[in-house]
Amino acid sequence: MANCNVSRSLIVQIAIPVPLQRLFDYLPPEQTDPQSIQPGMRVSVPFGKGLKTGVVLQLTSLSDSQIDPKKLRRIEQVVDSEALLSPKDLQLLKWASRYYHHPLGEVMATAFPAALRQGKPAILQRDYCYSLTEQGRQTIPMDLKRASKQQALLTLFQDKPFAIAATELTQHKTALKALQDKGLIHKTLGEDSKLAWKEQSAGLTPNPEQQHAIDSVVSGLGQFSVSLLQGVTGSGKTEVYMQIIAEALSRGLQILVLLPEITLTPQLEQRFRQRFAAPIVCFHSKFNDSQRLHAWLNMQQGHAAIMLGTRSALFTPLKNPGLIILDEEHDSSFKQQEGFRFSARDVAIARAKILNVPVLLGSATPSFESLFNVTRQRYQLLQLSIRAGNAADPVFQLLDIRNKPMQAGLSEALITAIRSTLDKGQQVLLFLNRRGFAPVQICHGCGWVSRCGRCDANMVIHAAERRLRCHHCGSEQPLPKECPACKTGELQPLGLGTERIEQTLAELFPNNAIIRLDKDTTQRKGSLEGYLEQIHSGQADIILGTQMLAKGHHFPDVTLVAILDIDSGLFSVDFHAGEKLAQMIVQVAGRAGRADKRGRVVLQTRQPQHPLLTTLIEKGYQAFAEIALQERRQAGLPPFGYQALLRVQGNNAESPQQFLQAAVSVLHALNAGKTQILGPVTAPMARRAGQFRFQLLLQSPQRKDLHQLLDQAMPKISKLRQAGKVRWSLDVDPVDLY
DNA sequence: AGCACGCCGACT
DNA sequence: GTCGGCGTGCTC
Repeated sequence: MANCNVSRSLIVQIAIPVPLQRLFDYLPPEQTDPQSIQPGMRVSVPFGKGLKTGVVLQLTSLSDSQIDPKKLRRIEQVVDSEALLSPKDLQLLKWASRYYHHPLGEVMATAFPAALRQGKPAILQRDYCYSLTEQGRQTIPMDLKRASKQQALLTLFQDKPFAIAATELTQHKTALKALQDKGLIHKTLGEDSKLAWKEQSAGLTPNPEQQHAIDSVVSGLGQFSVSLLQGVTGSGKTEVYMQIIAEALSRGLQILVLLPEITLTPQLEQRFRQRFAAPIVCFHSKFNDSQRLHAWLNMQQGHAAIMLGTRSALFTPLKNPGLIILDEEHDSSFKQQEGFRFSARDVAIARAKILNVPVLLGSATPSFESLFNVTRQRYQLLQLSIRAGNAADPVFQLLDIRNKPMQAGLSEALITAIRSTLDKGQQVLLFLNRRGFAPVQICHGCGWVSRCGRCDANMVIHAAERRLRCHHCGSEQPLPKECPACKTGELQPLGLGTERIEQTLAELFPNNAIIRLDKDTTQRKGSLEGYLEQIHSGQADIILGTQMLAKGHHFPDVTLVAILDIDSGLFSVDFHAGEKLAQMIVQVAGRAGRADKRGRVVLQTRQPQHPLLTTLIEKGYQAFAEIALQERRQAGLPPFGYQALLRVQGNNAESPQQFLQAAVSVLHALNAGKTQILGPVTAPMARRAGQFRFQLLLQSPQRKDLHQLLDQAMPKISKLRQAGKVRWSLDVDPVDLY
């Protein structure tokens, strides 16, 4: 009876996905034993007018509630019979909510796939599997005459010692049916989980560097550590990952692998599937809601061994956590750029600490922050310097184009170099980080330019579609035939984009095949894969493209890489620009060459003496990073200082400024003098998509001082009267100041 | 974020 | 006389 009274006075604190930095108290449902409600379960609760799905954080006694008991409403339904998030998962999410000053309910929501966010049941549809029958084991694939698809599939089954999940066989539907009808394979249920996880095919023999990296991480399994694996292109980073994963798998541990770009996931997935006899799931934006739910639950329940995913996969619960790998750790796509602006790299490290597992960060061009953490002995540096087959590093050349005649951005020296490379039957890769035909259209008569009406930016000419397009807000219009201002002047393209370069290259090299890879040519699903296939099979001579060339794909037959316009990257206001540019140069350079064909990298510049370029090229990435870090130390910039950026936008220029003024007053009143309050200033792009944008930068030499100030100020700032009229957000550890 | 309530312009 | 504009205020 006494117990019953205690139960009756319990209230449940729930995180609800609304932009409010607080929890909501509810009474337990009438018919339910409150003891059965556990933190980490989802509940459906009446909220305002409707129902919302929230997550139970804790149960407390009624007397602890700050809320008038008359206002308390009752939980409508407890959705889960068991907690979906463990206490450690909840601990991480609470930490992230505090650190990023983002509402806990919304942070929780990012931890769930959409289906669970919407309150759908957490029921895992177990995979059907297929495996060989005795007859299937004894059939020789060649005997299946005139059925090459069936031959291939039977071979696939015979190569694997275990059942194959139906979800992995979707491309083989008809052959599958045929083999089943012939009695060579049969359907089984969830057989995969009964098999021990292990390596299926042996890896390569590691060189001493690789062995050291493997041993170092493997010996640390079961405890927290951060290792930075710095490996140049072709140094076998993935092989090191796989050997470490193999060891973790053999101990029954799960591995979370985070990647920056989904375009890289299929390659890695394929290699992993060939290598490991263990269930692998993927989690990224190309997967639909039910696929993501399936992958998430398989990890949460311990059926899957490896998850390959992007940033959003970071919070997936792990039944038996063993290791977190974050590949291409320098990539800025690990930082979420809207809403809950977390850094997947930093949160992965916080998560590993809570879970007591190692984190492995990999990159050929580590972030300066991570390199600094190596010197502070927070991370262990594991270097891979030997390229496969002892391939030589590419040779860099600064090509001075001052006063040189240019043909659509190509100097004569470069054209000659391209020609002689093509003559040798080798491929050329040209990099220009600007898509479209030309970045702006100008009137030769009156000076009118194709300005975007909603942004402080110009509209880009897309010649093939005959349209002007703003790359910042997406607005577009047909390419004007006459000048909208003077009606008489001649309209001309100004500047260069990949589309224009492609045209010029086609004129210069009419007998060579050119492939352009940018957002415009690869938007259609599978088109990128198609182009990559063409490149690898030697059907392309010149590869031209943007950013996406710098990521992952290696082109062994490319021996000449040219970066057409390096100068525009040299004069940015953002202190990260040098780091990003150096990473881009090294990454693009890494696409080229192999053992028998040394790569050459040409940088066209009007700044051949620029210290950024000369240091990078003469002394290398590491030396460049050291110098840049010295400069940041002197300026108190990250990682020697800690920043937070308060961003605001509004329909007019006044409301955002009034909000920031009020925020400055709050901050000044609370600042113990340890934190610099810089601004308010207009954002680097003062207007975007019709919104007026301003920002306020906070910087402190000590992380704790900055966060102490934020802890005190943010509750007040979010309650400011002026906050209602604008859209604002706080970006802790901002990576790009736009 | 939603979704209410709440006071001032052009419409059946 | 109403329908509806989006300004402010609340959500356990």
